[in-house]
Amino acid sequence: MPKATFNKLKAEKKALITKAFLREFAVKPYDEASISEVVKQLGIAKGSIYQYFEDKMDLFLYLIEKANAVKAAYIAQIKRDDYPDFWSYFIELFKVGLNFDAEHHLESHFLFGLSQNLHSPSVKPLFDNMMQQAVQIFEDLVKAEVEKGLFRNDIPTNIMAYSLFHAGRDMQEHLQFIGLVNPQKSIAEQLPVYYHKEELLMEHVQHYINLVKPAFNASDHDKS
Amino acid sequence: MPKATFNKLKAEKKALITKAFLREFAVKPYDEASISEVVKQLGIAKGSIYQYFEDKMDLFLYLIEKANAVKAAYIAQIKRDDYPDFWSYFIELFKVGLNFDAEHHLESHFLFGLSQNLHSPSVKPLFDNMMQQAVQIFEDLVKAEVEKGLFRNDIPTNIMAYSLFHAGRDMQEHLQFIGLVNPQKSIAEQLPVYYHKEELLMEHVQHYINLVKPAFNASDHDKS
DNA sequence: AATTAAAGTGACTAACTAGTCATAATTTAT
DNA sequence: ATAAATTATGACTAGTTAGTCACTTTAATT
Repeated sequence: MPKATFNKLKAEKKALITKAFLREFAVKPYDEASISEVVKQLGIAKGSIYQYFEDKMDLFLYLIEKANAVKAAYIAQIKRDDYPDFWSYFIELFKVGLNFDAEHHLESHFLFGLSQNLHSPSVKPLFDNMMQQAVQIFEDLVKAEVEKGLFRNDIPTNIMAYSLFHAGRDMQEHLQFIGLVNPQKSIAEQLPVYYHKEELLMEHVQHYINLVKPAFNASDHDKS
Repeated sequence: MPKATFNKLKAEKKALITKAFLREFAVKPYDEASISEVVKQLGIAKGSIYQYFEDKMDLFLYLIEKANAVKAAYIAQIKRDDYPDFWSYFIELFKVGLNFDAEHHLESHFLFGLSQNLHSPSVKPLFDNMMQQAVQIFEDLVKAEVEKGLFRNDIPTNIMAYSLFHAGRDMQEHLQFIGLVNPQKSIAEQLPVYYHKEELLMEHVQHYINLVKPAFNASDHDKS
């Protein structure tokens, strides 16, 4: 966590610093992100950063926490129980994700870019941990569906969870893959990841869900 | 491609150098891989490397080509037409993959590790290209299945291809995720990625295929 | 044996980086 | 207004790297 000095800073300055680093870490993987460059942009001394944070990792963890907190508030807006089936809930998750993206594009870009760090040696342990948690959440979701008899029960839940988790990521990556969203460009233009591409994303998501739905839904392949 | 000097080298020396760099690039992403360290290990001068290769990227491309060629020979052993359905072919792909892994563990580790490079700035363009090709191959496979009436035809083929491509990757990553294979460890021990884990992989693959099969197979969700 | 050609070398350059710390500037408390 | 506490600074350290090049060693040819 940041040092006391950072928290005592004027909210304005705090925000400027946070923003600048969110941008840097959104665009480059951890090991490539340069503190030296950001302080140059900000016009402050490099030493100041080390008055605010223990080290580069401390700063990085702060950014993750910050961005995650903002997104979590959006995710928390919806509850599985308010939807008749998992897939309508899943779609709604993407919709609130779009709201988050539109209203906090920097945090959105940063979280989007986080996956680019998956294999950087310095952050590997950290990310393994985050992944474990994320997949655990999906496993809990899957288990609940299985118990309701809505998901099939002839496949290990951890496999279903992992597959579902990646399906969610794939949908977003695919749009980037075919060049319909371009994070590097949109962050430079200070625009949300999905700016003017919202319907495209939702169409895409719908296709993906149509595709994978039969893999998860209980039907004739139940063994119970 | 390597300079003439490299090809004129004794096969033994050539192999030693190739091996050492395969190991380095298998363990670290491109930007972290250190030529300086490898030459130290090899006990040769750094300048020699630049007598063999234009630059770091030239060396890297050589390794990719080399490893890919070895693996391609395995993949080419089997043909879709020799199997009644796509999934038995898909499973067989993993089986020859295991042979490749057992008989060329260094190349296997290297190719396994390639995905860790996906987002390194210096190799991004290169990888985007490789991905395009890989997904294209999957799209051709998917299209053929759709035409045969074996895969459903109500989902864009590029979405099916992308999803299938990632399913293949996920299966391998999942075993790493739950700690049942450990590339870092097995490369240090000079053992194949799936050494003594062959049955585990195949079991896992079978589960995954059981899961995703209904998503792709033509059945009641056809619109034709 | 002498000459030519090829291969090997390692100190060096230029460019970076994260992090430090004695000092200076500023703000707060007395 | 003075003293004390806090915050800001940037030159500096120690480390890294890819790539170069004048030079030496080894091999091949005449």
